[in-house]
This record gives sequence, structure tokens and C-alpha cells, in this order.
Amino acid sequence: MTKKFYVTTAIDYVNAEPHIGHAFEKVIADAFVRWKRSKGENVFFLTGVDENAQKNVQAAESSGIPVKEFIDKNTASFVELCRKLDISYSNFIRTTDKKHSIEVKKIVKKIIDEGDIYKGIYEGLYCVGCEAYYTEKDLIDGKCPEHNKKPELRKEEAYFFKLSKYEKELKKIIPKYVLPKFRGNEVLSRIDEGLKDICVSRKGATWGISFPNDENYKIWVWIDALLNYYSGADGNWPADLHIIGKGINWFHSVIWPAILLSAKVPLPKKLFVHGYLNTEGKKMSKSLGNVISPLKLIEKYGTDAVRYSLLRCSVFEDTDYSERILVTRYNNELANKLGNLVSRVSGLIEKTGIEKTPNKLIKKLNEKKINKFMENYELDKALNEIFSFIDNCNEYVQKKKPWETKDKKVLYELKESLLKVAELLSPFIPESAEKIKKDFSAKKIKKGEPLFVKIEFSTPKSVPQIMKVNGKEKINKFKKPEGIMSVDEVEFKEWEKMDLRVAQIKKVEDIPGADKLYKLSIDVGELGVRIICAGLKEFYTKDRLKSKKIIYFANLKPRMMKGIESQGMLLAASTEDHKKVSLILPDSEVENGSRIG
RNA sequence: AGCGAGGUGGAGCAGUCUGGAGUGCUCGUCGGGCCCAUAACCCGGAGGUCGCGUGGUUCAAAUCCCGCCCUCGCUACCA
Repeated sequence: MTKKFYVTTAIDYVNAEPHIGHAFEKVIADAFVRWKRSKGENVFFLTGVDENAQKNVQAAESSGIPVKEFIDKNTASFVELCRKLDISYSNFIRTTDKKHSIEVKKIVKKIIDEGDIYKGIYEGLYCVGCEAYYTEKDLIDGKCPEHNKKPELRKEEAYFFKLSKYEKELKKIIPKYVLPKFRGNEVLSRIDEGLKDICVSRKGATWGISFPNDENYKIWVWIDALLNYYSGADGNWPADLHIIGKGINWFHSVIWPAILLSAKVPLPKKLFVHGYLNTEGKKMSKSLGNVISPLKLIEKYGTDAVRYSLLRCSVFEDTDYSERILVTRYNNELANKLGNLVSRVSGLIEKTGIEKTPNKLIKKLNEKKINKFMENYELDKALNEIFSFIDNCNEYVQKKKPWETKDKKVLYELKESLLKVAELLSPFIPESAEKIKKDFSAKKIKKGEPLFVKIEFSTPKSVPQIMKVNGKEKINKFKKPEGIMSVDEVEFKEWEKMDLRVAQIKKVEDIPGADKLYKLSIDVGELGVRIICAGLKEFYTKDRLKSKKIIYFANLKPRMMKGIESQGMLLAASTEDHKKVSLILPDSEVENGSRIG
């Protein structure tokens, strides 16, 4: 049996629910995998979750749920995300799997035998309060930002990996391995700054995989995590393609090949580093509260709408993404261009019929170009090219006027072209592509339900159809727009659910590592004292906030921000670009905890 | 600070590597066409000194070189 083409995504931390970035990566990988398969290749596709990270433990602890239970719950939502996104993975790995930890230990053992792991002294600034090491730049005035105490210089025994040994070899590998080129260059220039050996053990950690022959240490989670590609390969190693985000490029470009070199395991062929999604030009982060939930989007708009809108994003560069962008793309491209074309052609065929003829229209389709883009992993450009052919089809209908000419041959060409379009789109929007295929392969082609129900932000009304006939304006009839779905209007019942209160700020504190966030303790009268995180640091000094009465959204689902549970949010006005932020305050003196509404 | 990316009609992009009339795409806007289709589809217009130096190279610069300004990202556990 020949080896399968092996594709992986990064494995995700399960310290929180999946966000849109996770969906982005999975969809890219899936579309690519489906395309490969459509070319007759046998593809093995691995995705999964990193469950051994310390972060997971922290998140579990602060939400008061046992680690295992917490992880199982979050892993389930990542599995659900894959299912709802139609991700056609072959294997889903969890790094707590026994099989995985056995493989990890084996490889680590090999590296030890190779003499590439040695015991040394780890020296760092340790804050007793945090029970964690800090680097110089984490500190504020040389003090731990959380406890405002000088950390102590602490030394402990640890295991180190001889990363520096592989510097030369890595520099040779990277240019061919990393895609796009500029990501490879970034890494290379960092290697030139010096490659230090890395600490690969964690002493006294309770979660994770133990060192072989030394139970006092857990293996650094990255070694563990990276090896998922190997342990989950199911006999298909080496990987042909790793798909990851730019944030973990270093680990995949440098540490990962070094580990494999040391363990004498073949190297993966390509590393595909995609960019990030931003919201309204801003980085997505929990502290900004602008994280988009893919599960919610799917629920609201459907799998293919989410897949399509994500796949239209530039793969290598960072791209702006928002619900509004999703809706715009969905309406303009899926509903108006493609959906409408399917409707008009199937409707015409139902009325007129078809007659076989050579397909001249399809000549406008540049399939070579599309394949070229796909081979270069430029999915967005391939998709663009397909849609430019869809434009050609719409132009063709317009030009040939088959509703007038009753030309069955033209309709045959359109039918054939749409079948081709469906084939080309199936890696991107499998469900809709399948529908198109089915519609146009039927013996008796009929106009079906709209393929993409259009989304409108306001309630649709009946609109008069105004037509100009021979230069004279004529109101034809009141036509109810078809296939319009209304969203984003809030029922009074929904509004009522919101518990808004007046609250007074009692304490303002910095949060370590957060440059925008304050931790606020607020007095909400009968509801007691609550802790919230607010991104106000750029706009308000601590003194200006202290003892202010603000409007507080009390029953907002609590969320973790920088390791702190934010129990609700305060209301503030902000300009579009978020450059100006102003708190909303009660007009006159009211009691803490007063209801608003 | 270092490294990286970018500055192209009102918005967002492509074009720059490999120089050839400001060309293209999506949205918006204005006008027209069409009445098959999900108010969709098609055609056309307006709108830009391609960040600045009226810098250099060249017959020719958005594209190559130099300088400057501005914005954004990354800097070792974030997809």
C-alpha cells in the first residue's frame, strides 16, 4: 500500500470554548484535504486537542471544576465544532490518550539515549505568590505585577534539550520547509540571534506526561504536544503538510524538526503557516471581548456560510473577519451570485428543457489556474477564480436571454457548467455543492428551494415592484421578497433577561501581562461585591475610576480573562475605532444595585 | 529597541518579485438595461498626482534604488 498524503492541523488548547480562529484553521485544512481527495489522492487527516497544557489546569481550577471533567467538556465542544463544520478528519487525537503518552516517552527516551537531553540548572525569577517563573519583561518595576513583590532568584534542577546542536541543520531545512517564505525568514533571523538550549521539564507538575525514568518531572508540554503528529499518524508518518497559525511558528519551524532530527525520525515535508483573523482591525482577544464563537455563527447562519466566509479570507496574511463580513459575503456571493444563478437556471430548465450540445461556456473557466492556486495552498484565490466563472455564467444568461429564445442548448451549457462549479466548490462548501449536483443531475430538473436564504438585518417588508416599460414607470405588483431571513432584532423578552444595575467601583487593580485590562471590584448593592475585568487602562487612570458609579451588566455569562473570572461587564460608549472610550454613568445619585430598564 | 508587514478612487483588497498608458476585484454611490431569477442579474458613469521627498535609475516607475513620515504585527508556550 502506498503511503497516504498526511495532513495535520495544530492541536488546540482546551482551556476555553473554541473561537473563530480554530474554525479558520480547520476549514482551511479540510478544504485542502477535500480538494486532494477529489484529485484521487488518499489523504490521512489528523486534528485534535492538547489536553496536557498547564493552561488547561489553571482554567479548570479557576472555574472550580476537576481538571479531567473540565477537559472532557471542552474537548467535546471541539469535536462538536469539527462535526458542525463538516471537517472530514481521519483521526482526532487527544494528548491524554495512553497511546500518545507511550509514544512520547519512547521518543524522549530516544533523545536521551542520543545524549541530547541533559540535566542542568534552571535559573529564573520566581514569584512565590504566583508559583511561577517570570522573565524580566513580565515584571513591572522589577516586581511581580500580581503581588507587587520582588521575585526571588531561584535555581532548580531541570532537563534541557540541546537545541543549539541543530542550528546549522535547521537553517538548511527551513527555507524549503516553511510556507510562506516570509515566515521562514522570520524564523531564520531569530535563529541568527542565537539558539539556546531549552528547558524541557517541569518539576512537580501534576498534570501531563512524566519523564521516562524520572517521575519527579513532567515533560514540557510542547514536546508532548508536537509529538501528537507522530503518535496520531496511524502509520502515515512523515506528515506531508502541517497547517498551523503564525503564533506557533517557532515551535514548528525550529523545535519540532530539531526533536525529530535528534530522535532520527523523518521530517515533515511542508509547514503551512496561516495568518490570524482580526475583528474590526483589532486582534481578537478575550480581554477585548471581541472573540467570535464559531459554534454560534454556525447555528445562526449554517455550516457553509461559515466555511465560505472563512475560506474567502486571505490564508497567509492577517485578515479582518466579523459577523458583518460573513453576512456580506454570504449575501453577495453565495445568495446573489451563486444561489440566484442556480435558481434562475433551474427555473428556466424546468420551463424550457435542455438539449445536448458542446459546452462553449466552460471555456471561460480557467481550471488550470484554480489547480495552480490550490497546489500553492492559496485557497482564497482559487475560490475567487471559481466565482469569477460564476459571474461569467450570469453574464451568459443575460446575454443569451434563454427565457426569450427558449434556447435549450444554452440551458444545457449552463447546466453542465453548474455541475462543474458544484464539483469545484465541493471542497469549500460540501453541503451546498452536493445540493447543486443533485439538482442538476436529476432526470427532471426543477426549480427548488433557494440554496442560500438571504440574511437581512431589518424586517423585510413587501415592496412594490417598479418596472419601466417603454420608458414609462409602472408599478407592477407587490412582491414579497423570497428567501429572506431576518436576524439581529431583539425581542422584548430577550431584552428583559438583561440584568443591568448601578454599581460602584471599589477597587482598581492591574492584571499581570495585560496592558489594556483592569481588574475592578464593584459594589452592586444587594448583589454584593463582584469582580470584573474591563479594558479601560488606556482611557482611565485608576484614580479616575475609583468610587465612580457605573452601569453594570450583571447576568452576562462569566468569562475567563487573563486567568481571572470576569463576572459581567460595565457599559461604556466607544468610537468605531475604539480610540475613545467613555463610561456611562447615572445622571444623579442612586443606590448601588439599582435596577435599570 | 530589534525584526517583519503594509500605506493604491469613499471602504476593503489585488497588481509590485519579472518596469510598459492607473489596470482589476468586492462593497458603496450615480445612471441605464433586463423581467428568467432569492429586490436578484447585466451594462455604463463619477471618484485616485498609487504615503511623502515634484529624490535617484530609466525612453518609460504603483513596480527597481535611496531617504523620510505614518500604521499595524511579532519578539519563545495565542489558530
